[in-house]
Amino acid sequence: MTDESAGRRREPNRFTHRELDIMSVLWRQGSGTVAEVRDVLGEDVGYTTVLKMLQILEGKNAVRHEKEGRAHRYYPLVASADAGGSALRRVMNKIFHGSAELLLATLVENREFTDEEIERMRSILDRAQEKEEDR
Amino acid sequence: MTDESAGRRREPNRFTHRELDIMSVLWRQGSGTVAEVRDVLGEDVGYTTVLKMLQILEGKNAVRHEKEGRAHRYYPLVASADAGGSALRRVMNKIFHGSAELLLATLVENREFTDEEIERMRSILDRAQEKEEDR
DNA sequence: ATCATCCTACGAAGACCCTCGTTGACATCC
DNA sequence: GGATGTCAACGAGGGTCTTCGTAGGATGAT
Repeated sequence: MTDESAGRRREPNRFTHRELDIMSVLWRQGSGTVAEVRDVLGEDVGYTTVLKMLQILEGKNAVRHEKEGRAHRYYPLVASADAGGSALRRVMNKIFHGSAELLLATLVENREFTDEEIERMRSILDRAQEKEEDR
Repeated sequence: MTDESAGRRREPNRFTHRELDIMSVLWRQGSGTVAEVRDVLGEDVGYTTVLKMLQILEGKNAVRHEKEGRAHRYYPLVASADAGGSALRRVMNKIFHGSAELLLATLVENREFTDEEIERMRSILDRAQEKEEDR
């Protein structure tokens, strides 16, 4: 076995379960203190746990903080689109054999969409096609 | 802390990193022995590691095996579409604020598609819409 | 028979993940 | 001043994940 496979190496923008819970709050709200994040997460996670996770995320350069009174306010450094892109690529490659169509089909099977939603999704495809024709 | 948050509870069809690597091979190939799976994964993962992971997956009812000569041949029990649905839901909710449109937009930004692919994706949306009109 | 090879089985080691308890700093209220 | 509340920091504990070493069985070649 090689050295690098022994110590698990983490690809960029990949988050653990709890980390993702917390990043999700920061993405939604734009920023948050420990108490704010914890409020959103619900009371079943301890205060110091949230603090610790934010410190860990800071160590990974996924968030930064500024002083705000006595507290720290945390801001995401990783964009949700970047994390989402990585996650989607992984899901697409590992589960859907690299097929975006299979992925989309599963997505629409799993949820009902309104006409408006489908219309907007269609126009997303239109734009992608136009962009391609420009080249 | 509640009992359930202490022992991480695993929702159905969720796989760890390595587990997903292995399931991915079985989904692609339909089945595999330890040696076959390992060949696809590359030599940087040990033989006994793959065996162990398959045994763990069997314990979780994600795969089953049949005897084949002296070896075991493993078959997936969980469908990739099921695992994919769970994964997509999670990504959509945690990263894309529950918005399938945002997810789709990120997907098409991250990769170039041919006209044919886009056309097929469009028809997936068409079918979803028809199904909805039937109701 | 002996050896090499291929297989499963099992257990332990070490990293990682997530949790919280405790401490000490600072502010506010009485 | 003392009690109370909020905060960051740190460390430890216990679970999970992934890895492999070793043992033991079966098969086939020499």
